[in-house]
Amino acid sequence: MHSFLCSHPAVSRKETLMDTSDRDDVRVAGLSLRLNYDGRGDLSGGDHHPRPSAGFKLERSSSTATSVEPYLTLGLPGDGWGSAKAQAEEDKACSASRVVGRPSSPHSMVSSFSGGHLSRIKRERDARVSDEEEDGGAARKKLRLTKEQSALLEDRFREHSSLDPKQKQALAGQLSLRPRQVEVWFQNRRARTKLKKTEVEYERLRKCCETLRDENRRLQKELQELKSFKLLRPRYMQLPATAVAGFTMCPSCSTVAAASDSDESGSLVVAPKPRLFNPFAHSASL
DNA sequence: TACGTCAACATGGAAA
DNA sequence: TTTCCATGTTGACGTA
Repeated sequence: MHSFLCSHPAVSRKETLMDTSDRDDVRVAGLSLRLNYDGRGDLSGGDHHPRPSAGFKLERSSSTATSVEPYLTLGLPGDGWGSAKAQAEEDKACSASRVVGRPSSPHSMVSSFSGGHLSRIKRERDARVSDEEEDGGAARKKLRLTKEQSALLEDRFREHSSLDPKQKQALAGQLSLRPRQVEVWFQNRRARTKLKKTEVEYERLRKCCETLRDENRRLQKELQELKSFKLLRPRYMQLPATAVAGFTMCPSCSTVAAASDSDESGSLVVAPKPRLFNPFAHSASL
């Protein structure tokens, strides 16, 4: 599903016009919008490569006189779709600006624009304009950092996982990169580190779980054995529990627990202390 | 060609 | 309001 936003003066406010999940025609604010959707499901790109994938044909509603141009073009192949520069000019000229939202994350479905949102978009667009100016306006190719660049970045990351603006500038100069690139690299690097950490932690917990399951099975088996033993030797079991080394009897509920043995959570442990393996207490060894 | 990696990006939230 | 960061996503590119 995609949300299309329109900021044309004819539309009283910036608003979500529609989603395209199941329709290609919509009538909004007296205007008839015909959506030419090519099925790629992508209207704007994170990267600044031309990505024309949809077009609007905005028609006058027969009953409504508006000053709207007959066509609202969201982008055509080769017209600089997604180009910040083109966007800037487009904004200047007009009018029927296209503001499209692509759901890049589950919570990012565009529904409205706050002031902060707009200023951010402007900032980012300006940043892209300056980037493209530096690149001579060429569509940006996938950058592959050299080994030397990566090594230096890694070194700096080991020292500090984040940079202050001065450090960023200096490092960017040193690497012949834009500060923005250094910033992005550090963001991605932090994300990778966190992901790795999460994976390690997941693996550790998985092993803990496995160990606990085994321990549980073993204890169940032991309990069964004790029960059958009780049936065979009832007199033995009539002894006071305190007489059994390492056990105390809870006076209120008669739960058998290890003497003064409770884990961090305060719960009772139904086994003599020396025999119970607590994987969490041994997590470092996993 | 499928798949993994990663630079670049979009977006929301927190802090100042 | 701005800045910074975390997080999720996209698409180029390398490789098996």
